[in-house]
Amino acid sequence: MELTKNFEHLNAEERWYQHWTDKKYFHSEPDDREPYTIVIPPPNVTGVLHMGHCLNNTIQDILIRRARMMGRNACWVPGTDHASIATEAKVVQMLRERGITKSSLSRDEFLKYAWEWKEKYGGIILQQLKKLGCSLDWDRTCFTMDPHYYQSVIGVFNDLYNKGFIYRGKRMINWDVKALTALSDEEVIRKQTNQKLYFLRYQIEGSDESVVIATVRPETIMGDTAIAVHPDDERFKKFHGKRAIVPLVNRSIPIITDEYVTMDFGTGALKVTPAHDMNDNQLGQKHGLEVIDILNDDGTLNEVGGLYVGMDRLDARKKIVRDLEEQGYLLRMEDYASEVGYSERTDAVVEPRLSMQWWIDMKKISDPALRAVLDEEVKFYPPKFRNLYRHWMENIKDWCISRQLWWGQRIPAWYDENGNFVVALNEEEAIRKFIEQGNTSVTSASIRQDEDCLDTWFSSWLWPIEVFHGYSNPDNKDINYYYPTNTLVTAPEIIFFWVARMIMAGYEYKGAKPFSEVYFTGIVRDKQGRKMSKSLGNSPDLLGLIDKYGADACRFGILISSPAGNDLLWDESSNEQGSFFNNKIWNALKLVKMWEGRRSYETSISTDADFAVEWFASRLSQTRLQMDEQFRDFRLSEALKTVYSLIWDDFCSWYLEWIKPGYEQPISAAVYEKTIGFFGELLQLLHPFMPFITEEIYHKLREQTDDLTVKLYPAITSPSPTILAKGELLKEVITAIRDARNKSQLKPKDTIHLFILPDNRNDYTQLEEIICKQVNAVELKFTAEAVPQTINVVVNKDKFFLQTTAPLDTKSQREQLQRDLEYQLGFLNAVESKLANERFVKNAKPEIVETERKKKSDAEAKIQAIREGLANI
RNA sequence: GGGAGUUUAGCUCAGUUGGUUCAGAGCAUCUGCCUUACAAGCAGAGGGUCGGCGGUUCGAGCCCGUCAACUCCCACCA
Repeated sequence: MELTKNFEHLNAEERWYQHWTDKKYFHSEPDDREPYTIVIPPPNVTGVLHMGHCLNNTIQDILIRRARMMGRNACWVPGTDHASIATEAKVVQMLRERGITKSSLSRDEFLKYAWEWKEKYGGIILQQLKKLGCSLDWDRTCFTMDPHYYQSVIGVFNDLYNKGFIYRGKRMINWDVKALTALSDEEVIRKQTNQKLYFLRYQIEGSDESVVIATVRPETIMGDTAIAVHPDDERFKKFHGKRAIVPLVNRSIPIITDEYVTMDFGTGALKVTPAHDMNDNQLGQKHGLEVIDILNDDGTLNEVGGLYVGMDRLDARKKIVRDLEEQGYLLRMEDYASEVGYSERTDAVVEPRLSMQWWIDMKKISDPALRAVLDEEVKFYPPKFRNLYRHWMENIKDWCISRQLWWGQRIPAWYDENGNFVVALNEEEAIRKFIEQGNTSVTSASIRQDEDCLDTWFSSWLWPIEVFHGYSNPDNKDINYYYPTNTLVTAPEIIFFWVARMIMAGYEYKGAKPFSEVYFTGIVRDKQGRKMSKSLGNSPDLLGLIDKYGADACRFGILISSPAGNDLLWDESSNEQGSFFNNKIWNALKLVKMWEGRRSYETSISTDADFAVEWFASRLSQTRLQMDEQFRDFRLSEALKTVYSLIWDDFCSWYLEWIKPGYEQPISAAVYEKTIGFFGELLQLLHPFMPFITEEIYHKLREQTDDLTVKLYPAITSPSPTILAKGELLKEVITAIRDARNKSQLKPKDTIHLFILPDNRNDYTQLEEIICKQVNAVELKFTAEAVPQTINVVVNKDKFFLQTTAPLDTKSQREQLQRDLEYQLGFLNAVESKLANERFVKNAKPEIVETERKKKSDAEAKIQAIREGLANI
């Protein structure tokens, strides 16, 4: 078989993904095996694959592939989220480009366009996941607006309403003036923003005196309904019970006292605008103040205020400041930085606003979900997120679930002519309920359904249940088998949006947790530690990277720079490292295949390779045990490093060199077979991380009837400590001799004669040929005494003499040995003083004392060996 | 304002109940090699007062206290 110079990822990736899906390897059906289930965090249907997805889905695929190869029935469910605000915004934009405004369309017309858009562009991201190699069960692809899913969301709304957990109420909400919808608290991002604090003078009614207040929002003065001061504030006691005149609008408002006011901030007096500020609203309620709403939905000022009508609030601010100044009401301005709320989706400055919305009383359903995490029934990795979760859950607030959008599940509430409403599963049921309530005259035409949609997260919280139709078709075979799922892999940013709520929904609707473990990934940042974002332009084109380096290299690159539980600083060079690794494995394949035609069945062939085989078998087992632990703790990046080093260092740099036959020499067929076997096992270990190249090479190694993707891991045999120790000694000896050669300026081609004066000659049985080969020695002899005129090397208690024709640099040798000697003497000194310390000997555990004694005798032996070496020079 | 986390080599991080020389890995750097798998490589090397100070202990990177710097989350100071 002719092998290409390098691994050609483009061809291999497409070919193998097709093969795997043709074979239905990723499809799962319930059977006798233990399931291992992951539901994908559904990306927005509008989404395009970015680095965050790459990290997140690579991790999930690693877990799923490994579980599959460990004999579990692995099921990874794909799907997308309808993402109401984001998608609706995209559709509106598309319509605008075609010259259509949303307001000119009926709801049904708009939805028709939205579905068209979804069918055409939605789900591109799922195709992109295939490029990454993700082994998702495509037959189970789910969408949060699929009919069964939609119905379940409506059902859950009805159920929670009937239980009294959902209510409708006029309360302060966060209003997105761009998307024209209410937002939940979680959808508001607070950002430190530079503002100005304006000091405004309000005339006291019927007096020459005035009171000065500080505000950042002068444009809302038309909505003022009071001025508040602290009751104990001496400066304002003379104004208690009086009234003030709002500048420009000349309206009279009361001066109230409340301990909420901070005396030493601003002027100690503040204007109260109950319609446009959360706190002012509370004050207003407490003191029975009027509410004057001066804003339109889109953030422009309305007629109620009477001034600046139709102007955007932020423009109006500039204008009113000038007017106030001209008329002498503005005393001064100060720079002031404070937090301003922005919409997560549209980045518009959010307006606090009084509005009629639908709410969930979260305290009613959060309890089991809090306990589950505290009791570790649901485990968080890393565990630090438990605290965060707990804090949020213990202070949980009601959830505003209505959104003034069309794209999403429409709120199943119907209103009659009088404004009474019922919540029902559908219109017929609504009519029936009205009739039951005594309104017998209702008809389909006389009632209207609520115009609003539900928050997207009100559907995503059912994800682990409804992807298996667990709500719409309870007790079906799938939900009973796959639920609770095993691992959720997600970003910490959505712990409240999604993770917490899924746990609540799990207990509410399945009476059980939705998953056993949550693995929180870090945030992908660039090399300077900045978050990747479109606006910074530091977000690389992932598909371009996959084309350039291959999916395996991209998976390698993102994971290798991803310490467990931390953010990761990603740089393109890590993908390069991944493709170098590809190349290394490919070259190992080329080497091994070269030997295929040189197999010899004669038993006379050497034998030192037998040690190498034994050693590598042990090393492989040892590493597998280590990787098991790393996987158990979700230390995936370390697991990758472990297998990387096993392949590169132990297999390629040591093992293959040890068994490598001389130029055009035969290789023992038995050793060859073993080597192919090892190679296969290594590929298998690496496969969850880098699926394509491993599958490709597995099939090139020899004729295979099976595929690596579904090949079960063999049982782990226990490694031999003796063999491993001998291997370590061998490496140490080789490295020390090579170092001595380097330091003596021997060229790689210069040969040496090697003499060994061992402490125990048995340590070196079966190693002689390997040592000669590795240090370019033409012969190796054991000796009982020092060999003169040689380079001296000491490893542990053994001495080595390198005889060469090159001139000896005795000075540097002597210096080297001298340094070693000093180090050993210092060490011995430390050990001896420890042992001389009675309290140490008395208090330390006996085995610790014992190892100290051993260290002492070892050090003494080494010192003697070095001294003899020095004497020999 | 409250809470959590981080601080170890030039960079990014390991270091699991305190105990072998425990001060590590990868990348970067330096030296020597175009050796017939691989220069996208091979063989070596150098590099750190474990943030500061104090304490507990026979023994501290690890435990305790304190200070400093940075990061994140939550919160209504206009």
